[in-house]
Amino acid sequence: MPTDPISTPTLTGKPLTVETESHVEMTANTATPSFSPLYQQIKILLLQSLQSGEWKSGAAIPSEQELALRFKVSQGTVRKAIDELATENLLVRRQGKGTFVATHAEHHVQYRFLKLFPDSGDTNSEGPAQRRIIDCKRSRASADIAKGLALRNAEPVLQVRRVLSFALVPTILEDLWLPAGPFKGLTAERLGNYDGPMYALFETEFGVRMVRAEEKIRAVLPDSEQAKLLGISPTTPLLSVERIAYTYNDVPMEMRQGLYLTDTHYYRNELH
Amino acid sequence: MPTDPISTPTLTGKPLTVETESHVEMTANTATPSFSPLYQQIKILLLQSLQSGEWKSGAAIPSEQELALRFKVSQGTVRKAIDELATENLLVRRQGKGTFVATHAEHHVQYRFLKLFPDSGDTNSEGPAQRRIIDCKRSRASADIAKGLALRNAEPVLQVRRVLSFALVPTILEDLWLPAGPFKGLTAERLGNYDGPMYALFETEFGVRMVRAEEKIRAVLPDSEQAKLLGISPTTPLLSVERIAYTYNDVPMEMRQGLYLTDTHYYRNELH
DNA sequence: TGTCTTATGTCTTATATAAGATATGATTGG
DNA sequence: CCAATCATATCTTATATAAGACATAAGACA
Repeated sequence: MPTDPISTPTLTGKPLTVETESHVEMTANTATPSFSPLYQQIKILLLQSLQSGEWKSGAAIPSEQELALRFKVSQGTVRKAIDELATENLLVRRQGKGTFVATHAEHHVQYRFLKLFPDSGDTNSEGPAQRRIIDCKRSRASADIAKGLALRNAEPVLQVRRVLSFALVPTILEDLWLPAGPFKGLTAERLGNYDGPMYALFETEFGVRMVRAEEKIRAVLPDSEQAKLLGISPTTPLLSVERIAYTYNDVPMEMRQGLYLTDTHYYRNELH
Repeated sequence: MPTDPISTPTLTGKPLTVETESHVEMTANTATPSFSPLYQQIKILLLQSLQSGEWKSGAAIPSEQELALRFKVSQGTVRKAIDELATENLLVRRQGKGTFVATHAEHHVQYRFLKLFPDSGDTNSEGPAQRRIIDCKRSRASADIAKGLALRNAEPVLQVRRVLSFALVPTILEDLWLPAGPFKGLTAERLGNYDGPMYALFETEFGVRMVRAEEKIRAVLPDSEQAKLLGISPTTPLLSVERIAYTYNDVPMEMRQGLYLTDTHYYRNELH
C-alpha cells in the first residue's frame, strides 16, 4: 500500500520520499508512469535553485553534505547529480574549495562560446578583442526571429550590431536579437562602457545566464553594408554563424548572426 | 616498507597492487611522482585492450564484474573507468546487455563525424548520400600533410578524392590523405564497392578505428576544378572543413579537406 | 505457444576513507 | 612583545567498495 511515494518537490519541505526497498513508479493516476532515478530528481531540484537565483553566478553552492541533508539522500547521490551538471558546464567543481555556479565572467578564456582562433595558434598574442557598438535599437520580431526566440510575431526585441577587431583588424560583424522584456534598459552606451564578454554583462546586469547554444554555420558573401563595416570586398567569402543561446530549461534568450572573416582565423571544432 | 606498489601493467598478470590503507605514490626512484587514481589506471588498461585489438569493433567487452576480477578492483571502480570511455564515445553501454566497442558501422546515424544537415530538417528525407570516387592514388606527403599526419616529408601516402551528393545534388567535395602503411591495399575499386561510411571500411578492412577528430573551418572560394566537380560557379562561397582524425592515443591517421556547399545544408554545432 | 524463472548484464544508492584547501592557534626566532 | 612559520583542525570534493534494484534474453515448463 503505497503512501505518497513521491511528493511534489519543494525546496523547503521534504522533497521526495523513497521506498526503502526499491525504486518507485509514479502513482497510478499519473499520466506519465516514467521512472526517474533519485539522482535525476535531485538534479532537477538543483536546477530549480539555479534558475530561481537562490545561488548567484560564480558563487559557491552548499556543500554536498549539506545538500544531502536538505534533500534527505546520501552525499553520493547528490554527487552524481552535481557531476552531470558539471559536465554540462552549469557548475564548476574545485576540489577542497567547493562547487560553484558557472559564469561567463572571470573564466580565464575570455569568450566561452566563441570558437574562432588565430592561425598563429597563440590566442593571447593578439590580445583582447576591440569592441565597437554600431547600433542598439528597439524593434519588432520578424517571423524568423520570433520563431528562434519563441516569441509571437512583432513582439518587441532589442537589436544590436557590433564589430569585433583583433589586432586592429575588423574580423567579426555581429547582429544580435534579444527579447525586450528581460533586457529592459540595455543601451548602446551601457554596452560600450562594459569591459568584458557580453554574456557576462547579461549575467551581472540582467540575471540571464546562458547555459548552452546551437550554431548553424554556412559560407556566404556579405552585402555591401556588411562588407563596408568589415572593410573588405563584397566578394570575400565569410563564415555565417547563426547562434541561438539558451538559458535554463532550454529557454532561448538570444539570437545572433556572426560574420567571421577567416583569412587569418579559423573556426575550431572537436568531434567525438 | 612498500614492496612494489605498482607493478608494470600487463593483461595477464596482476596489473596493479594497491596499498590497503591509502593511495600510493610511484616508487621513489621514479622520475614522475605524479599520482593517478585507481580508476584512471584501469582506464589505461582498458584502452590498451582496445588498441591491441583484443576486443573487436562492435563486440561486447567483458562484464564489469569480470573486469573487476581481472584487475583485482571493485566493480564500481571499473564502472567509473568505463564511464569515462563511454562519454568519450569509445565504448557504448546498453543496460541489461553489456558494454560494446563503439564503431562507425551500424551506428543508426550514418556519418558520425559529418555535421552537415539539410535545411529541411529531416535528415532521412533525402535518403543516403551518393558517393562517387574521383581518384585514388599513391603520392608523397607534402610538408603540410606530413605535419598533420606526424610523418616525415615525402613519406608515401594515399590520396583520395570523392564527391558526395544528396538528392542527386553534388554537395561535398572531399580530399583525403592517409598514411600508406596502415592502409596498404586500398584502391578506388574497393572504395567504390563498399556500401557504408568510409570510417566503417577503415575499421573492418584495416583495423583502424577513428576515435576523435579536430576540424578547422573557413569560408573559401573553389578553384576552377573544384567548382566544376561540384557543378557550381567559382564565385560560390564554400565551407572548407579541414579535419584530422585520430585513432587511440592521439595518433593521427587521416587528413581530410571537405568543401561543403551550404545553400541547402548547414553545419551544426552545439556549444556548452 | 505463451508465461515464468533464472542467469547475467548494467544502474542506483549508500558508506567509508583519502586528498586538497584554508583558517586558526601554537611555536619559534628576532 | 611581535611577526613569521609550522602543525593541526576542519571544512571541502574525490575515490573505492559493496549491496541491491532494474533490464534483457534465454531456457523451463505448462
